Amino acid sequence: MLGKPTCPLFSGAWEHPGETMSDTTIKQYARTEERPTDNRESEETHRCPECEGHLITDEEHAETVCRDCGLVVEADAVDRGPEWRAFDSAERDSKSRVGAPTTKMMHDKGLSTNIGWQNRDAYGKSLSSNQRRQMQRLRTWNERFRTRDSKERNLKQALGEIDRMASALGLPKAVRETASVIYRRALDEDLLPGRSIEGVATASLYAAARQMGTPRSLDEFTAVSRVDKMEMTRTYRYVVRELKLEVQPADPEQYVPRFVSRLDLGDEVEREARSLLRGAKEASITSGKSPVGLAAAAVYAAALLTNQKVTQSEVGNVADISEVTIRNRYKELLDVDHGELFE
DNA sequence: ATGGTTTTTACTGCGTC
DNA sequence: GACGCGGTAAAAACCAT
Repeated sequence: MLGKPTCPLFSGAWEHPGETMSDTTIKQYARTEERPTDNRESEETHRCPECEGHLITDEEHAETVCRDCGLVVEADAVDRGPEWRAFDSAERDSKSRVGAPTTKMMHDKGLSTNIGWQNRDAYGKSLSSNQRRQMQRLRTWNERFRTRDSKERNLKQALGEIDRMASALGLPKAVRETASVIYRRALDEDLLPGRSIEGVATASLYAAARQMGTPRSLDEFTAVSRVDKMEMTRTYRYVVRELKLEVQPADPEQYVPRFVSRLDLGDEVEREARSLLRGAKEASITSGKSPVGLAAAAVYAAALLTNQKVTQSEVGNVADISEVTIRNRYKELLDVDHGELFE
């Protein structure tokens, strides 16, 4: 190894930028530490700004006070320097405990063993062919262990996350299992690098919920997921595309039972809402409209038709849809109904 | 980036309790 | 007067290009 030590991962300096002390800081510290008891000099340079009196350092209260007038010149004199001293760069290297930078991009924070690719020993000499073969085998196995370990940790965390979200959203077990299958595939196809585990986990669950016919809206997901909407939709699109998942657009009817039960409405309403939605689908006025809005409007309209009292805002609340949208949709739904009656 | 579509926000007027 | 409802214009969000 020649020259300055550099980090093999980042091929930069070892130090974290901004975290190490500058040379001047160290020099300053070293100087004061060198003569901590030489108070003649410090008395000469440190005079009370008020009365020019002598300053005393009160160790107990971490203050610097004037002996004559009692003025507190400097409070909170906490020593934030290192507890070791260094007088030259060699000593600094040997005493500094600042290590390689860690990174959250790798599951092991970049701390796992890394076997260099050069076929050289620690002194820079070439290895014999025998040694070279041996090193190659070591590399292979190290890599195998490292990636297997990495994937397992990754999976463990993701599955925990999927479980958490699924139970928060009241999704059945089958959906979780589908989600974990999707996640595993994503992992196997190396879709993870550059994306967060949370994001892919959320996307997997979202896709699974839709595939299993128990969709939850994006808003519901963002409420329980740790990733924001943008990342989630982006990751979702990506996962669906890469894994070629077949996810058909959510059917509004699938939201109906949930809204009905949350509003404490009867089966009658549910049936009516479903039939309204079917009628709307026939008339093809559903395309381009948000399924959630459609479902909410259908539930509202159905309640109206069956003389059950629900307000638009109540439906809007459970469905996370604005009243305006409910109004617009349910008008259209009823129009269809009438039109069919007259034709 | 852009343009078209959908949804939301904010505001208004009307009728009812 | 508060509430539910209906409507509108403008803003914002969304989506394909």
